[in-house]
Amino acid sequence: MRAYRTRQRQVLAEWLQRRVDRAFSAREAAEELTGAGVSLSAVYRNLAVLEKEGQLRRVGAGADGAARYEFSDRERCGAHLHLSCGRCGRTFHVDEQTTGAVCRAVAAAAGFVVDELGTSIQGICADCRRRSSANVSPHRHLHAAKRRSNTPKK
Amino acid sequence: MRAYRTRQRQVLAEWLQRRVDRAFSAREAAEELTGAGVSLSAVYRNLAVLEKEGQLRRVGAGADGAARYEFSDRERCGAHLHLSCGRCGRTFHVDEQTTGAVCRAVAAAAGFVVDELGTSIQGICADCRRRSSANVSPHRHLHAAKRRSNTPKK
DNA sequence: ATAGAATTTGCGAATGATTTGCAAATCAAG
DNA sequence: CTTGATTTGCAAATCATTCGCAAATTCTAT
Repeated sequence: MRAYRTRQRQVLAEWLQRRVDRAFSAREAAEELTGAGVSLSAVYRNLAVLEKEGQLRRVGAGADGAARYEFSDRERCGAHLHLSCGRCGRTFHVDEQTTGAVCRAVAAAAGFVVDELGTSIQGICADCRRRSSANVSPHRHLHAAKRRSNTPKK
Repeated sequence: MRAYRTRQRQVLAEWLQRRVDRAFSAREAAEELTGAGVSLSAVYRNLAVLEKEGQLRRVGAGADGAARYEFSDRERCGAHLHLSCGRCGRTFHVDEQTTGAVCRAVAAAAGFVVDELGTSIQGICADCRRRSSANVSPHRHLHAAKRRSNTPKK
């Protein structure tokens, strides 16, 4: 089954390039693309195609239950881990050196081979952390070595 | 709203103890517990309760779209990362020292604070890797096999 | 123990996300 | 332009998960 180069597939692929830094849900993509004549089904079906082609990866569903996808080019993202900020939703790329260190550490401790393309580390990015410690939260401040940054409620 | 100690909650909690090493879906839990008089709704509702209590964590949905949960006691699992083997499905715990090293490396490289409770690193465990490299035969040998229920399709 | 209040359970219906069936529209080639 | 392969749109069908509500269970204070 050869893949045809259809208009809607093209549109989605291009949109993906403009969305490189932020994970998204099928619905989100569809909403932004219906104007360009891409139906919801087309979005779902093409997300699957692009995923199989390795142009994007499906990262576990968010709190709302909808699956989320994010840009991921095999050539560009094959050799490093991704970080996903639970606050702003942006995706960050860990440089290869650090990625290697992380994988090596885990391998040494548990003989476990990390699947870089399948893993997405959750947490809070530098910007969001700065932002939140700057204003919000009249209660706890920085200080403790242990914090409880649980899953963001939405 | 205080929590009542109900039979079905108790059953689920105990079952969780016997399931410490393997992630599961709501449906899976329900299937194994309907015999013990626990309805699907009860499973869902109690999974939510136990999650809030910190006895288990919800790890991103699997390929089938269903959310997966895994044992996670705050006292026991609050300070380290979990590894999830994509082959056998087991969950492994990274010792605190290594966990610290990993988090520190990521923090140093990107200023990103890892959410240990919300992250699950994917990969292949030592056992599975050994097993697969030991006999790479594309065909199956004798019919020596375990018969653990592992057929979700219906 | 017992009544009354607070919670939880079971069920089936309601939601929402994703998939699928199918005829019509597109696409790659000849 | 014609043909066969693929894809699209839509609506209907599937799932996972949540909700509503009356009945059942659990807790607390008699």
